[in-house]
Amino acid sequence: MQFKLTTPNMELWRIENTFENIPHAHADFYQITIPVIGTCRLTQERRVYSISGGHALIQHPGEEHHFSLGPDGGVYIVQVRKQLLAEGWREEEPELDSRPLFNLEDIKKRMKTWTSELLLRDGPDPLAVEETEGRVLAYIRHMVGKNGSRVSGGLNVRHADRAFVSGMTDILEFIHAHYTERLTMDRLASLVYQSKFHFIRSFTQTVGVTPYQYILRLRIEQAKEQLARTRASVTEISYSLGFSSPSQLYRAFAKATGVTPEQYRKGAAPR
DNA sequence: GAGACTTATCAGTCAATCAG
DNA sequence: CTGATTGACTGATAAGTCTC
Repeated sequence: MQFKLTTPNMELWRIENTFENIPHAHADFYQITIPVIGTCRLTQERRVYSISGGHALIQHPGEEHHFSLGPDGGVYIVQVRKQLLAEGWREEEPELDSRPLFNLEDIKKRMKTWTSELLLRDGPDPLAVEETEGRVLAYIRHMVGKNGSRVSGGLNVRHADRAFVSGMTDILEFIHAHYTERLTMDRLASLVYQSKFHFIRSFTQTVGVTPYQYILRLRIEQAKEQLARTRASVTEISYSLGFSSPSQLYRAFAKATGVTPEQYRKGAAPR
């Protein structure tokens, strides 16, 4: 059985039962192969691995690989566009843990949630897809980043941030639900019972960008959407997205995209 | 001329760093 | 882990430019 969901920047696969594919490589994607049922026999750069129980393997862009499953085997595969995973990392080439350990119950639950979000969205909604991509990316980054030791039976939780990580999904959901409002660091930090300073550090470490930058990105993406799909003025859009004035949107938009909102609208293909 | 878009400036806030 | 410090960045406002 094979199940696959594709978004602009990711592919989510669930493959079960007898399966074998031929050697191949992905030029622009990182692939994380996560064995969730039985054993997966994976060949990567001519080395053969038998992986099971959530002990995943990462296939880097351009790295040749193939794998096979027996009748009672099953894997999840997450493919993430190279630029997206590398974005926000301090190094140009992110240093990844080659053998990240995923908690089976946790990854099953998350895959179910992500696929539901992508399948059940109300019509073609690029922003909704992007929001799900953001959640997948945050989790994958957290799991494969090398700067944290792993705690068995849970997320890639370093130190006493376990409570924070368990509340991470809630924080991201809160931000996604309220990013058009005025959100302060104090307010967000209070949601996870942490000081503002510690919250910012933990969030940045987990997600890869600061909370403020994360909120700003959501707003810019929504602005792009509105510029392309509506005739609302830039001023109207800026206020509707929680910017306190149009100049905020101009400056942030120009910095993020390299063009002004009006230039973007002129260049956006009609839908 | 009016409205929309864009830029400049300054005060306030954010976030990285460091020390306790 | 927490909070103070400080440089960088954002928010607010005003004013210039452009288009109709």
